[in-house]
Amino acid sequence: MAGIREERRRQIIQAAMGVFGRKGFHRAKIGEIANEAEIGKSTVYEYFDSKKDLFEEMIRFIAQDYYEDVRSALDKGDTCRDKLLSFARNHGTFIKSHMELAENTMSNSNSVSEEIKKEMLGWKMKIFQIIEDVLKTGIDSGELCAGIDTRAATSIILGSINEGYAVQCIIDGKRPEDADLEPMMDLIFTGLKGQ
Amino acid sequence: MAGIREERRRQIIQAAMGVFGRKGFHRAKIGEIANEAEIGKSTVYEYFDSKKDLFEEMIRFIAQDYYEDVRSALDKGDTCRDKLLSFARNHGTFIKSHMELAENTMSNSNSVSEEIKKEMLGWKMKIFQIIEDVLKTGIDSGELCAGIDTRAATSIILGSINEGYAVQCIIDGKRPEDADLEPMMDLIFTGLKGQ
Amino acid sequence: MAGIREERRRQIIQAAMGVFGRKGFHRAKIGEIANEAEIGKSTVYEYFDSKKDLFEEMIRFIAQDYYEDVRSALDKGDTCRDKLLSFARNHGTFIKSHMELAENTMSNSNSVSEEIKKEMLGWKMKIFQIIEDVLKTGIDSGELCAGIDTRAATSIILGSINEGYAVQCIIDGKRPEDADLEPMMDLIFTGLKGQ
Amino acid sequence: MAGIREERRRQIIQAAMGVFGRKGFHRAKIGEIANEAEIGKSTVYEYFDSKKDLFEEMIRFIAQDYYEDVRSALDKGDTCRDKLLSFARNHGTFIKSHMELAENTMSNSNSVSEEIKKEMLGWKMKIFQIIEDVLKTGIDSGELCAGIDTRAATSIILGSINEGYAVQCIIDGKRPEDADLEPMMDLIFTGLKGQ
DNA sequence: TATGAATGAGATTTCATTCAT
DNA sequence: GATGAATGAAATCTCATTCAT
Repeated sequence: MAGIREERRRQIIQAAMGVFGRKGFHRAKIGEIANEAEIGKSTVYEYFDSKKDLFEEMIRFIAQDYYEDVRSALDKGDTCRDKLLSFARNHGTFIKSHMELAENTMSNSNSVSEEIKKEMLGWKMKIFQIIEDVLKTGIDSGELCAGIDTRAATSIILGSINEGYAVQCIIDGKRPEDADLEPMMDLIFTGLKGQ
Repeated sequence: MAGIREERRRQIIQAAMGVFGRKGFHRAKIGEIANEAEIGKSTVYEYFDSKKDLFEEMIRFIAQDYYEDVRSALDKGDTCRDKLLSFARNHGTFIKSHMELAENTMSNSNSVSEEIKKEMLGWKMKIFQIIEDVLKTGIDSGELCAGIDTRAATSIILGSINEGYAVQCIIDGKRPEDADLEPMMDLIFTGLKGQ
Repeated sequence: MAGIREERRRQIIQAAMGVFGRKGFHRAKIGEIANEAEIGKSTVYEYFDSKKDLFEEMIRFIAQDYYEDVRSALDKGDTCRDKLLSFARNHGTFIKSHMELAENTMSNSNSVSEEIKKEMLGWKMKIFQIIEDVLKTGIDSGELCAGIDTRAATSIILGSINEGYAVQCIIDGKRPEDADLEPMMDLIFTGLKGQ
Repeated sequence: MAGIREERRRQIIQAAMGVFGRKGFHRAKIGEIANEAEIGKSTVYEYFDSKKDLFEEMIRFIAQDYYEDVRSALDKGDTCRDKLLSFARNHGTFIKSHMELAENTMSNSNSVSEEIKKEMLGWKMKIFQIIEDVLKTGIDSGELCAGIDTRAATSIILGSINEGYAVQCIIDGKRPEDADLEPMMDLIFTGLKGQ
């Protein structure tokens, strides 16, 4: 079946995640990706048009994956608070492994086309929306204070999670899965519940 | 005197900020920096050992600058809230122009030595500390609730500011100086004041 | 029977004529030829040893074809003059479509083996000979002046036809079949008929 | 003075003439040209943007050179006949060394831009014009018959010279400078003088 | 000190050809 | 016999860095 081609693509993307993740776009070498995928260098070009193409496909793959993880993470909590904690934890375990890299590599570089930049922005907005929706549900259920600015609140949550991980992992040297964001979330919730 | 040498260094670093800012580390070309500084390409090497060296010196320059701006921004407020708003605004105007680039370029790349990475981490911790101190002062003065986890709170503040700018600038297309973080800060403060 | 094999060869050579014609030897890709022949890329290698081999076989095919066309073109005229005009026209219609390409590609390139170069030279000499024979017949029949240097005359005829087509097609933008070589031939004949 | 840069360009173009001449565009390697010019490979790129660029500049150089040679060759004869013989000889000595190669490489290839193709056509037309002018002068002076079609005559002359060299050099194995085109020219002139 | 010129090391990409089914 | 898949070898071009003036 056609699965073999798809299988190979996956295999190359896996390798790419490793190498791009470690080196960033420019320092990553196609040869190394091929090695990691245990195929010949030129075989990569049978599946992807160029280094840039491979990179962008990888980003798409990761984004898609992340998005689905987020959705299922949110299903794991009942209350608004639980959902967000679950989201935070998920962000820690799964994402830290590569999403950030992707964001970083992308931010200021023409390595990636405008097209994919927009696409990524779309994913980011989707996530933002999902979280904002969770908050709205929290308001409806009375868990959160009615008057809050949900947009601002969402920014606080997303930003805090990022920063929280950064502080605990980079400064304190914890592994993402060991980071504890509960105190931070509690503090945020105190505000969201209103005085 | 040595001032002329120092002057030239500054000149080159200025140019470097422009080019590295626009292109990122790898796509920036020494030749372009030299052009922008209006000197010959090889002259750059009279002042800096290598591209990496120039890059790191530039980072140091920016970090130092940023740090001082933060200090003076904090002096501009009386209450804890004012100080943090001032800090946020400062982050917006000044930093957005290049700090982020620097962080991005640095995050996942061996372009920069471990040494400078640690140095940067040091700067980051200093900023973190300053903000945490502001919060502690706020607690002492009774502006903020006594029992709060100041570390978590600092993460929330720093993270939220970043995210807030990202959302308003990238998604909404505002210019950094036009972003309004006050609603967000208010929300955070509600939590910090305790229930 | 072996006819099917022969059929396939022909089919591939047809495709090769198209692609080599459009792109020249080096820029032509086996893959494209295979596409044009509507077969798999590696199938080409079942019929030809290599790109070079395919190219040479194609040249042979064309040369053979051309030679036969020339022979029959010459039969279409009675007088020496008619024969040569017919030859010229034939050169225009048929050959211009690919012979020139072949000559070009061959001229300064080790893409083709010495062997085929000699072979091609052989064809060229055959054509030369045929034309010279036509002239000799013309002399015998009294149509042409007795004393002329038939070798020089043949060069003039062949060269003029080439140049004539070049000028009219490339500079004037005519299609080969619309080029009119009669005035030129008349002028040549005036010389060949002697003063 | 700036002559050093110009000098180097010349030096590289000389080498390019050798290598492109021997191998043709595609098989020629920049490295080999650099070797022949006794400089580093990348130095070539300090003077020319790309292989194609170098090739085209070389062509321009040759064309210019050729054109000037033709002009001075024509000055060496008094009668129309002498001028053309001189032209023919010049074509033999000088041109055969590379012009043809250039033409060949150019003919069917996107190796060269449309721009240069047009430029070359321009040179070709200039030469054509010059020869046609010579003929017209011949008519005016009574050396040639008044009624002849000078355009056709020019085609005959240019084509014959080419073919004449081809036959004598390739088939007979003569060196260009030993080829004798006089009989051929005489034959042509017989026609041009009219009966 | 300042710099134009030179270059070596390396990276991406192409494609003819082989292999395995 | 036919072919999709895989690849190795090669070639262009880039650029940080050094050299010589």
